[in-house]
Amino acid sequence: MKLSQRGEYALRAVLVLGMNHGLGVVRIRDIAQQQNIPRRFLEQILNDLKSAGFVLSKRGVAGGYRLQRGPNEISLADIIRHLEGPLAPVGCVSVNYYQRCSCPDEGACAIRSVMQEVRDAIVGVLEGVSVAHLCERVRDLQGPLENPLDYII
Amino acid sequence: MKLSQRGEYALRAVLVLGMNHGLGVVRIRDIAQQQNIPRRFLEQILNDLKSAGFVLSKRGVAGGYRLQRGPNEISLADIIRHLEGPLAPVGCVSVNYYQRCSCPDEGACAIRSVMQEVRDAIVGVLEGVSVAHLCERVRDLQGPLENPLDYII
DNA sequence: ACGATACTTGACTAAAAAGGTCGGGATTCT
DNA sequence: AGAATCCCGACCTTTTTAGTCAAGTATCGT
Repeated sequence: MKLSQRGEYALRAVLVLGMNHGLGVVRIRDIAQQQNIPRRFLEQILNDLKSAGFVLSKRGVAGGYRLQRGPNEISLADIIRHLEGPLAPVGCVSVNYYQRCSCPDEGACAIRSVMQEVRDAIVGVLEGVSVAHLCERVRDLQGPLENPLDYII
Repeated sequence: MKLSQRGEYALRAVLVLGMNHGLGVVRIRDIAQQQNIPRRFLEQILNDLKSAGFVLSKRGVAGGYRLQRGPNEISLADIIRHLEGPLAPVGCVSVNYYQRCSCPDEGACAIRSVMQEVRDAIVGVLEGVSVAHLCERVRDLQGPLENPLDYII
């Protein structure tokens, strides 16, 4: 039931971009430093997020990344799905990536019905949390700070 | 967020044993055939379940496996935890397998707080379902059959 | 006692995924 | 022009997954 390192890095990066939404672009290097993510690896991940339409990039000297859509239009489920594939623990209960399993009778499979519940539970949380929500949580968790740039994500 | 093939096979095998609880042992071969699981692989898995104390085996001609504890004393969470490790999507929210992550401030990490909810959701379902519950579901899903041996799991 | 039937144990393997790294090219700002 | 930054594909190493296999040991019916 694991989220990969890659997936976790992606979430952290997107959160940084969310916190800086409307304030211009953020450099890969800064995200990497702040979040403790290997820079080259992060390049790859952001590139992936870009081709998926989550972020935009600007090249050149004052270049960097920013969110493409608004922070409240991107759910964690969206991001994870794109990077990791199905949220469901088994393919046969996945809505977006359904895959038949090898059990004798899928319709009457008790395990499947439990996994369905697990899937719904996971998706319920992850669809319900947008990048904007995440940013709010950061503010809640860190209490009132003077400078918005002081947030340690 | 995936359950491995191995994990899925284990659950299916345990369910078969659950359905046959109190009726003697079941042979590997029969489980493998009924559930479409590679026999040699299943041997390995059952062995693992045995050393973990979930099942007992009997050797020789009329040999096979059966549950060690009662079906209502084994939750799916127990089984999956033993085979796959943590149920939590990230190590830093795992109760049984905690592992610090690389984020700057774990205590104030917004992603962590979301993952905490995901973990709780998953564990909530999986701890709540025992092998006995699973057997009930099989009966519910298949409707009333005459012969208990006719259940296709 | 003996052979057939099952589980037991440990080693082995091929393929895929995870987690990165690297070099060089393309843009943009000053 | 030159420096900073993103872009892109190839490459690499380690771990995990999903099995397979051979030889051994216990048990039962006859």
